[in-house]
Parts: sequence; C-alpha cells; structure tokens
Amino acid sequence: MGRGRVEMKRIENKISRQVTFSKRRSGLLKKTNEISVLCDAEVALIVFSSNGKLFEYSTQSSMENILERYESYSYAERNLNTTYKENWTLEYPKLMARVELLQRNIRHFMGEDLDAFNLREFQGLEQQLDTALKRVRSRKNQLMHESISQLQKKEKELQERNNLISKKLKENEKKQIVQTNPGQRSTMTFLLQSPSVTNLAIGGPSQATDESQNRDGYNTLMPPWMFHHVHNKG
Amino acid sequence: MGRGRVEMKRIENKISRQVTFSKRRSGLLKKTNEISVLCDAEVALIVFSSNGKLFEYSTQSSMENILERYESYSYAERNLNTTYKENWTLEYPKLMARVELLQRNIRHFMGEDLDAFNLREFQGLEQQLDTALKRVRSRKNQLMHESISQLQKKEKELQERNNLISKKLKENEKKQIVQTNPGQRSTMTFLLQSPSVTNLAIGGPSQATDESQNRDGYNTLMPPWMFHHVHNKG
DNA sequence: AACTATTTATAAGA
DNA sequence: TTCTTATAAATAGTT
Repeated sequence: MGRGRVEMKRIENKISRQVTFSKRRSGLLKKTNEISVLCDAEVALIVFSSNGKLFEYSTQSSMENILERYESYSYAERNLNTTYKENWTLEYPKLMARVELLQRNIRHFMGEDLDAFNLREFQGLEQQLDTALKRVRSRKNQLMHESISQLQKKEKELQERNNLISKKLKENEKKQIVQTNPGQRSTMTFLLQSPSVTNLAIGGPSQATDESQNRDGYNTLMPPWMFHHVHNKG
Repeated sequence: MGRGRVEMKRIENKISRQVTFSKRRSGLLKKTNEISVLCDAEVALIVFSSNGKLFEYSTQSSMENILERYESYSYAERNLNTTYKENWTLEYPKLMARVELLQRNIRHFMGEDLDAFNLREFQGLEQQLDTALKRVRSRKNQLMHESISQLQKKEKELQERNNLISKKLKENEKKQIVQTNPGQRSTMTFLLQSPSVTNLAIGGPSQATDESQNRDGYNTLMPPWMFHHVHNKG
C-alpha cells in the first residue's frame, strides 16, 4: 500500500529502513490496539528495532501479566520462593541506608554513576567486573594474543627469508656480472624452499565462531521442557 | 478498511467478534512479519483471544530469545530507575525484600551465586557486565586491532618485496644457468613457486563482524541496545 | 512532517 | 470457514 509494490526483504538503505520502521511501527501498534479493543483480546507486542531500541505495547492487563500468562502456557512452573532471613534485625533507617548503598553499588557495577570515583576505586571496580566476565572473555583474548604473537613470529621469519634472498640475489648478480666461472653450481635450491605460510585468520573467523558457538550452546543448554509450547498458526 | 467505518469499541456480537478477530489476527501477524523482515527488527507478538486461546508470533530469533532480551532490558531499567524517593514509600517488608534482591544482584554482578540462574538471567547479567566493561575494554581492544592491522600491513609489504626479489632472483638464476650450462634445466622453477602466504585477513573480518554483531550478536558482545540505554542520557 | 498515488486490509455479504 | 467486492486504511515514494 503505497506507490509501488515492495519486495519482502530487508530494506538495505538505512534511512529508508528507519523511516519505514517508524511508519510501520505506528501502524502495527494501532492495529494491535484495535484488535484488542474490538475483539476483547489480550495482546503483547515487543519490538526491537535494528539498532536495538525497544518498543512495546500491551493491553491494560500489562506486559508482566501477559508474559506471565504466556509463560504459564509455555513453561513449567518455577518455584521462586525467596528466603528472607538476614537483615531483619535492622531498624528502618539503617535498612534504608543499606538499600541506598546497594543501589549505588549496582549502578557502579553497571558502569554508571562513576563521576566521584578515584583511580583506586576504578581499579577495584574494573578488577571485579573483569573477574566476573573472565570466563567468557578469556577465550577471545587468548585468541587475539595468540594471533598477535603468531603474526610477529611470521613477520620475523619473513624478514629473515627476505634478507637471505636479498643476499643471494646480490651474490648472483655479482657472479653474473663477472661471468667467468662456467660450471658453477647454485646453492640456492634449499634456501628457496619456502615453507608455505598457512592460514592465520584471526579476528573475524574467531569471533564468528564464538558467536555461533554461543548461540548453539545456548539452545543446547535449554531444558527440554522449555520447548513445550502451545503453538497456533494462522 | 471495509464497507464502512467501524467504531473502536468492543464488538458485542460474539460471532462478528470472532470473525473479526480471526481476520485481524492474520492481518496483524502478516504486518508483524513484514516489519521484522523489511526493517530487520526483532518482534514478538502474543495474543490471547477473548476465549483464552493463545496465538503467538516471533521472528526467527525465537520467542524465548526476545522475551529474554525484553526482560534483560527491563531488568536494567528497573535497576536504573529505582530512585531514592521510591524507597521511602515502601513498607518495611517490601524494603527488606528489596534489600535481599539487591544483595542477590550484587552477588550476581560479582559472578557469584549463579547456580539457580536460568537462561534469561544469565543473558541479562552477561549483557550488563559486558556493558559496564565496555569503556575500559574498547580502548584496549582498539589498540590491539591497530596493532594487528599494522602487523598485517607490514607483513603484506614484506611479502610483496619478498615476491619481487624472488622473481628477480629467478630470472637471474635462469640467465646464469643458460649462460653456464646451456641445455641443462633448472630445478629452481618449481621450487620458487611456493611463496603464497595465504589468508591473513584481520582488519576486514573485524569490520564484517561488527555488522553481524549489530544484527544478531547482542548477547555475545556489546549489546547495542544496552549501550544506548545505559549511556545515552538524552 | 505532509502529501498522494497506490497498494493492502478488511467489513459486509454470499 | 472461505470467497468476493466495495471501501477504508496504510503506506512508499516524494516534497
């Protein structure tokens, strides 16, 4: 519906895509609302734009409720019994103070509210975050370091080979110019046997691999009961 | 769109309501799919009909993933939006519950107490830690990438020089052999055909990877939406 | 953000 | 339910 048919594939032009997204998003929201009103349905709509912005719509019963209802269809029930045992001895103001402190801490853990940080605090925070993320990060980092040293090693080898060949070349040129010793044999052969330098692809491939591994492993880790969905097509 | 305007209120006639629901549902699903395809968006749609039947749609990344992403988003938002004022309106038990929650959160931020984590929680945590470390990491990363591409460039240059010199040498050798031993064939030729240094692409892949990360890698590396959310204060 | 030429969705009828 | 069709709505391309 517009001045021409539109191919059902990703719009490559970024601007057009964003404009279309904006238009269609409002259209979609409108229709979502309409069906919920007209047909007395409960609807939840979650949209992440391609640049990661969240848009959501839900009928009066609220997103939480709908998602809960959805999950009760989809998931086995979880027991979320939280135990409160500590802290009950604190009077309210102290408890409040603790809440504030904890919230500040959390903001810090999220990389927020760091203006008053000194170097020492920064270092402490970084260390903690670093430790927490270590497992995930370490593989990638290790890979990059390996790549660098491989490249350096290779550079060295190439330089050496280069020098050798240059040297030989010079000698050869000399001999050629002199041209007095027919029957002389070349010693080049073994020097020129270059060991084939093999694939050193680093950045992209390794990352791509990590990603796919993550995604796959993710699904693998999913408990089977999670797949028991009610699914209606139409 | 039809043979008359329609009032935006619940359709009282049950049959009409069901018919309309059926029609509009398919329309809604279609549009939902379209925006996701055209605009490269992640969309989840959940519809409960008035008689409690569930219909759902989600983009390829699956309902699970989108809801997880949504939850992570609101998780982050909850943590950020809890204000000082809000706390004082809470009664003691609620405040206590909040303390417990915050303490748990902090342990999680430190990478502890993760045994009971489900997929959603893991993903949210990973994203947040990732975001928090982004600033620190990015500079370091940038440096490493620069180093890699410098090395790569250098290697390329060396390789090219190497090839040139080898070629020259080969020619020289030929001349020499022809001049000294006419009739005899050189063994050099095939030996010299081995230089090919293969795929060393580093910089390129990193660019390509950036793009794909934007599209589907939000959980593995920097989640763009999280970055936007946490760091954009405008 | 507006403006339209068109395409699309759909209300009503069969 | 499904189809048909007249008409309302949505929207692609443009200003």
